[in-house]
Amino acid sequence: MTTSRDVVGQRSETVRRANLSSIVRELHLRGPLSRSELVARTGLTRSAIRGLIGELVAADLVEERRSEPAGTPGRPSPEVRARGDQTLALALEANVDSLAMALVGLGGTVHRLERVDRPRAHVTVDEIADDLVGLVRPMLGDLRSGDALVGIGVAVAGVVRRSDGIVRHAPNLGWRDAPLGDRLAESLELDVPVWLANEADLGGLAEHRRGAAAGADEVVYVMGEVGVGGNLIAAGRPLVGAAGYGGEVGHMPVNPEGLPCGCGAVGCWETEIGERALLVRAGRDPDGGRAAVSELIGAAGEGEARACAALEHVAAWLGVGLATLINILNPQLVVLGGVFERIHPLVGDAIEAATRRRSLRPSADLVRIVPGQLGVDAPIIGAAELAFEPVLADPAARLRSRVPALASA
Amino acid sequence: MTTSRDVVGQRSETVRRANLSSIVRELHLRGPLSRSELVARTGLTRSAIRGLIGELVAADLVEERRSEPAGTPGRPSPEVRARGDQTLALALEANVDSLAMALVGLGGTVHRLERVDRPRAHVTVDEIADDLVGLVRPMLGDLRSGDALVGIGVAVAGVVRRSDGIVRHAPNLGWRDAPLGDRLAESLELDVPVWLANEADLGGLAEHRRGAAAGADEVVYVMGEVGVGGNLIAAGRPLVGAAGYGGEVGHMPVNPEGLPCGCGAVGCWETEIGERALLVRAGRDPDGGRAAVSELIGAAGEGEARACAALEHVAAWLGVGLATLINILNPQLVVLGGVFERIHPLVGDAIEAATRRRSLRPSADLVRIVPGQLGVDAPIIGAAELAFEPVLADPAARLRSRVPALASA
DNA sequence: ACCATTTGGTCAAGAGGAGCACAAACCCGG
DNA sequence: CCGGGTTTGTGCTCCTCTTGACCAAATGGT
Repeated sequence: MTTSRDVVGQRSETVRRANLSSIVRELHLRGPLSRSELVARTGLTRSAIRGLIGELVAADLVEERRSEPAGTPGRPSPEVRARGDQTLALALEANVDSLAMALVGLGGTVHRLERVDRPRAHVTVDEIADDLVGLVRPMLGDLRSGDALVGIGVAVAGVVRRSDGIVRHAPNLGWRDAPLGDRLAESLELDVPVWLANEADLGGLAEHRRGAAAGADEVVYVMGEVGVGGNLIAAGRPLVGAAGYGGEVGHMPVNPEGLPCGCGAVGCWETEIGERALLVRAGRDPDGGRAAVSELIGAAGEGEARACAALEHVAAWLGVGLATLINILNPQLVVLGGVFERIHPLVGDAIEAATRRRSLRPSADLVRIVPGQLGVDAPIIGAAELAFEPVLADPAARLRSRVPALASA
Repeated sequence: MTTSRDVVGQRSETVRRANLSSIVRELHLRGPLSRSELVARTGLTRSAIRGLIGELVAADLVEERRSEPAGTPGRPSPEVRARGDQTLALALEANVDSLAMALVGLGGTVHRLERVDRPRAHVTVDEIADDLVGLVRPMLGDLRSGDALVGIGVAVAGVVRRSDGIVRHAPNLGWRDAPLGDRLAESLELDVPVWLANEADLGGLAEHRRGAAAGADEVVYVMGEVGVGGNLIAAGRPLVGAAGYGGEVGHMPVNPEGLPCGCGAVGCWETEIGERALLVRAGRDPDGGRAAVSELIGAAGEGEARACAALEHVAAWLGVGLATLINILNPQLVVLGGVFERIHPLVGDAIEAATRRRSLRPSADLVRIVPGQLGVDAPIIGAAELAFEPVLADPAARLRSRVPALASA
């Protein structure tokens, strides 16, 4: 049982770590800033900022450049930027429809992103791991000596135990307690930590950091893929729950008169708004996958009655569940990802109306419902963020335990 | 719109504040500790603890006493305890059935607690404020010079905006935008801050700090009074939401085929498990209040069929809503307060069964459902905690701005 | 060219915890 | 009752990290 954390005494180094962390985080999330802007943002003195940046430059995490003349009087302040060319995260995604790999630099630059389709079939962990490694290998050769890979983040379409990188349950991949993390770590031999998380959690993380929810502290993110997943952000932090299953909104009961769900219950949200429900209701092949959904959305755009009706149904039930979440959590923003992001242009108003009809006035007045901005790549971008997290939390740790640099593999 | 907080640079004083805070918090929550236990708990050195405690003793927040010989070898470590005799919080409660006042010492000792019944009628803010002040006055005379009152916490049966102490909406008191906080501050003339919050939020806070949920970081608290309220605790902190309306679970839609609710929607949780629903279903006077509920529970205990059926109904629907919350939040503990606490001995098993039937396996396996431990006084105890919070967060602030002590009023 | 303005560089000062040596207070055994 | 073992308080210096003051550098405006 998770009892309340042991009190931990603070010391001077704690302060240093926190200050280094907030500088790197700021540069990573908001992009390059001048030294004087950092002074303003943090409230620290110029001397302190100087010292901190010096340490970060020595660690090759940031670099300073002469800034363009700004037209204002006074000595120009050099621009500080994250060394996205040098400090890298490898992001992977094991989705139902596709596998993907991305190489992302500190600061968020996506150096490379490759996605390959895959058939919707159950395969072993080993096969998926091999395919992912195959996707990564050619890229590894291009890494220059001196490039520092800080970690590997993996987005998985399933329930993941983060502590040990085991996929507890991934019905659409056919896995149960699959050790994907260890498997990837062994095959890649990169000697950096591998972090796994659920694709919806990471999609939400990505939208929160670099997408539609940037800057918002109270966010409900709901993503429609084969299943329905979500990430609830409260006070700026994802709600993980006692065992990491927080935010699993797909199996919220919404319709007692509804259909049986794969989870054993009846009337789960997923049975009303999931991809399968959408396709069936529109008279499409329920196993048609992403292609069928695209076709459906196209048809609805051209006014096909059945397609439109299916979307309206999803919109209405999306509203029911969102109202519940809004009443409970009082978010400022709802971000729709995956399929919901794609259908938003067509039925955004219907979703909005259905939601407002059922949510409490004071909460509903405040909230905005918006589509995500990152599309299908949200989860893999979130995976990169996951891999960067330890560096952001304690940038000096890298300086302390500096590895000789990544060989050309 | 609440954007993510500005990065704030840390300095040495931040460390001091954090360390002072964790010591006072530890003593406040866990009771007296020896100096060496504090060393172990915080990980700080003996020297550091010594300095910190010295500062707290100077501020009259804690005191040291020779401890009883413990039978172990080694120099005995003095016992450090919060000065609950000296540092006080005043807690008030404006409930539908009663008004209450409590004087609570740092560390949680309840020096005095008085509750008076009140008829269920709409009255003005001024009347309630006057009644509360009348309850407090006699006690003020007994305060010794030197006693330090740190704040006033008020639990209100309604939706409260914490920032300015305005009761936005309290249907059962008949208020809308009532400035109870200001009104109390004026009448009491105590020159300390007045903090208002919702009774369910404070009930949850109290159970989390000193009741059934002590030590748990992921908690769902649901309280049945006239309405149904709740407090969701994630990562050890109450989930407040963007405007402070987080945790308002009473109007979660659970039954699309259900009854219309006062809020305008249909099938809110409250319409199935609220006090009124319980009484009506048991064939009692829906406006019978606390007395009618007590009678009902008594009757059910003796096996009256109708009373039992009503309780079973509540238990079943309690399960539906709890399952939703459990699936979404993955708590380790569900605490039932108010009426639900009282009916737990009778229908605890039914609640448990109904909940488990509908919640996802991995989340359900972990969670325990327990009744609260603080009974009707949970909210007022939470109100005292609310008033103490600023002192716990920054104990040194009191030292810096020391007031001459409270006169005999 | 000169001045106001803004910012970087340097260094001493202040805050605060760590670490160490020593003393104090307890238990126990003879 | 006395000495050894053990644990903890006390007092001191050292180390880390930020602040603040002073001066130099770089830019725009007149």
